[in-house]
Amino acid sequence: MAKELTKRDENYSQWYNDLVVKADLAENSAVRGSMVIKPYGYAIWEKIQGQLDKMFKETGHVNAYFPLFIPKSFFSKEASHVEGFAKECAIVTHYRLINAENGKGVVVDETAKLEEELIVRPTSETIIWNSYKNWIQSYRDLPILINQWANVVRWEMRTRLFLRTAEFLWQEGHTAHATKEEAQDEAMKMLNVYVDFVENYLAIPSIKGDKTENERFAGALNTYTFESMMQDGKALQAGTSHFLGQNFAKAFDVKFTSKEGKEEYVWATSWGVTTRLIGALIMAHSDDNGLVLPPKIAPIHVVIVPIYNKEEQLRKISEKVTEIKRKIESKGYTVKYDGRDTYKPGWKFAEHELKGVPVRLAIGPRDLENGTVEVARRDTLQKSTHTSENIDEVIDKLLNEIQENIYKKALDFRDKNTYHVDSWEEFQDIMNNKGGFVMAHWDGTTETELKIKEETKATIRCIPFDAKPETGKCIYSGKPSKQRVLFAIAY
RNA sequence: CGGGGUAUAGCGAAGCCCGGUUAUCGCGCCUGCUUUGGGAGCAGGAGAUCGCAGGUUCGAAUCCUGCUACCCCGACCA
Repeated sequence: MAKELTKRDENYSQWYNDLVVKADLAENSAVRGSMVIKPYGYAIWEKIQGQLDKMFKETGHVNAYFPLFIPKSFFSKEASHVEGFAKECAIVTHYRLINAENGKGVVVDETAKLEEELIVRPTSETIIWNSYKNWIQSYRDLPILINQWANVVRWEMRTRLFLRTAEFLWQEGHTAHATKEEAQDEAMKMLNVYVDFVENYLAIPSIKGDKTENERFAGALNTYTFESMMQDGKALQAGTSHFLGQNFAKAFDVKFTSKEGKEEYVWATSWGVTTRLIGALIMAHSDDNGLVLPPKIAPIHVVIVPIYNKEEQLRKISEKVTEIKRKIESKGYTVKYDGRDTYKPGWKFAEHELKGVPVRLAIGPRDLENGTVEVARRDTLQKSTHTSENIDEVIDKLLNEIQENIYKKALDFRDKNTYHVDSWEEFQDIMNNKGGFVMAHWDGTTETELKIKEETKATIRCIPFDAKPETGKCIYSGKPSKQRVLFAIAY
């Protein structure tokens, strides 16, 4: 089973497509733009879910579930929201099939037409706020801090596994607050939860900031984002957090009586991350040998491969492995013993490298004699030999080191490919030839933003929170600017 | 949704232009033996309504029409 990957520098996007399929993460399904997430890919999603869910609960949120179908009329209640999603909605119009007259298959029963069409949710603000209307009367009912894990459908024209599919999995938090400040704090808090997760678990450095008005979520007053650099220098936005103001409260007439006895509209936020995070994970760290998974998100931390040529040897090795496996598992790691007799060691090595297992142990007759284990790390592909005595401690230390190293490597890469640019010529050169992040001055107008996009394909990924105030001239128009913003070509 | 390309066994391809035996090759799969510290070797075997639906023809993988899916480029987007 020779699984040849396209090399990154030959064709980056082909490399990505190959990797997703060959590492057994996902594949295309019969319906255009929709994917099957295979067990190994789903295991990664479960790790992501598990950790995020914990973090949401630690910050006071609870889970609930709202319906997949949204009455069409709900959508039109918030003007900019409809406008943003109208072009990519799947619509349910009928509820029954009948046998075709020509006897071939089934057809839609035209008499079974819905009174009001249903929209398959592209996001759930409207259906949720329709419920919140009934749940909120008093300031005592606030805040509502709800999250849901769900699938959503956005009928995209051009799709790619994990990065953009017609149906995808995500979580969407929807909160309701009594005051503007509280809602703004919530949106910021959840952005920070995301960034904490992405940096410390996925080992992907990111830049936090505001979206420009042009890039804002349909219906939001403010959208906070975090942007990460992929190995081809493009930016990937893996999640956003929105301050929705009172837009949805007004659209759905959600009012509450304040402590002072005044009737007021509720303040809202929403925030989400998707299976796209898996795409980010792949593109941020993996190499020409396959996936490189940070230990904190890898479904399997350690794989053990026996090397033997007689049944008797395998039996002895297996005994030793059982002991080692228990030891490492006692440190809280997932260990897989690949004792399959149907594949050779070299084949297994390649396979587990392709799947990004952070650490591989090999034990053969020589090790048995010497009381040692061969330890190979996936991130650097380095091998070393250790006594099996304290292998659990060695592995524990190594996995932490790998986690750090992967992050550091990604951070170094981003730093090397981030430029402070003050001339339009240089800006164009970087966008057309090198790729990467460009920190440049911008005059703050949508007009300039769109022109830059038209000429270079680069967009303003965010207005970074930590940018130093610095007077300068807009890279395009030459008009005055107070700080640099982050430009990049994005996924 | 616009332009271009592709679809032949589980995977990757040849054959198609110029229609004519039983559709070819590599990998994988199955069986047996030998192997096992970086994707094993030999021998035998199974596996294909040639993407789907029509049409032309004595005859279609091959020619024509329609549809579907995938890939690349654009517009849109998490």
